[in-house]
Amino acid sequence: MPAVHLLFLCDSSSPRPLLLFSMGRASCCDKVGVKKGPWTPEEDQKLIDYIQKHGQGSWRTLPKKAGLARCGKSCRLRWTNYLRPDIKRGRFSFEEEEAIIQLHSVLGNKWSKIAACLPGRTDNEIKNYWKTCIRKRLLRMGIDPVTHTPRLDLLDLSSLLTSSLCNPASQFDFSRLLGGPETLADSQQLKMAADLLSSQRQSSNIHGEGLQEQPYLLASLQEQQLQLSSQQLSTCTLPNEPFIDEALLMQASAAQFQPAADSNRWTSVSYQSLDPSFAQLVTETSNLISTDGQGYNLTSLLSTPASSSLNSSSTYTNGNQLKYQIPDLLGVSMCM
DNA sequence: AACTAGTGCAACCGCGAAAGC
DNA sequence: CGCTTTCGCGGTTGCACTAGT
Repeated sequence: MPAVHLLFLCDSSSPRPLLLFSMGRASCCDKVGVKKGPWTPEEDQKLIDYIQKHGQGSWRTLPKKAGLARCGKSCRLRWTNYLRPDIKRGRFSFEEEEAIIQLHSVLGNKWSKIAACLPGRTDNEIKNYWKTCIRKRLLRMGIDPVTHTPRLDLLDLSSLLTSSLCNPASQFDFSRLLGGPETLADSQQLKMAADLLSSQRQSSNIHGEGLQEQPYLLASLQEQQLQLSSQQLSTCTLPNEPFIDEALLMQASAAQFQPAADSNRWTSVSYQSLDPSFAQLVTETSNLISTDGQGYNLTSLLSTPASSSLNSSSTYTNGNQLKYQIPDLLGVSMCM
């Protein structure tokens, strides 16, 4: 193995002899003779044998001692993500998936911290699973996977389209999108959602779980409403209906629900334009979920773990206007 | 059967923090 | 105290596999 010899010679000749001609900082794996790419079973065995004999650590010197033409970093990664004996393989269970979503809503992309709460799972595995599965599903459910925010813009858009397209007498008016006083959500659908909320709460009680343990209920409601809306749309006939630019609708709708930046520390969400039944639905949901004395935004509230105590910070002001004043996540310090 | 797009996952990369000297 | 080295994390890439056309 001439490449390995070269590595050893270079390694011993000077403290830093292995930097190549590339600009900037050279990767440890750019060194001549250091193998990259997939690990062979022989390499795996060498690494396992060495660590079983000498334990892990000293990753920089480990490859040399173990007879591997790899950089220490690569060895550590291979061990922690694949060869470690306590690694759990196979599909994530429902409970693990729930835990990942809950933890992510609080910790964000702190994969190592999330992994620490899931024995046998690696940060890399969780990260990959999040990106390939959970993230996509949340998006389908109408949840922003970054903020865990139920996407009210989608909810509103569907209602708007439904009411506008299914009611031939109504004229589509963009001014309504931009802050008009009329309600935008279809009250009949919201009543159905409220009914569904009620029935879900009953069924969850049967299973000994409160609503606060079903953090994505609201999003689920949205999803069901979207499906309902699309069904209604499909049964509508639209003679002479003007073409509607969906992107424009989205833009306008999203703009309307842009949270007001009252200050750097507090997030204020106004539901001024929403149907009172929806405001009540949100209040009902939020009242069941706590802030635990710490700073959470509304969406975090919706996904706050059940261990938190009950203490809603929502208040009604000016009739239908519902305001939330909840510290944003910048103020949260979690001790896991 | 061949090609393409989508998906899942192992591995790499670059950066910052911690540790050592 | 400052410099260097090591370690660990989060983001990204690349490849193998699969499903669809």
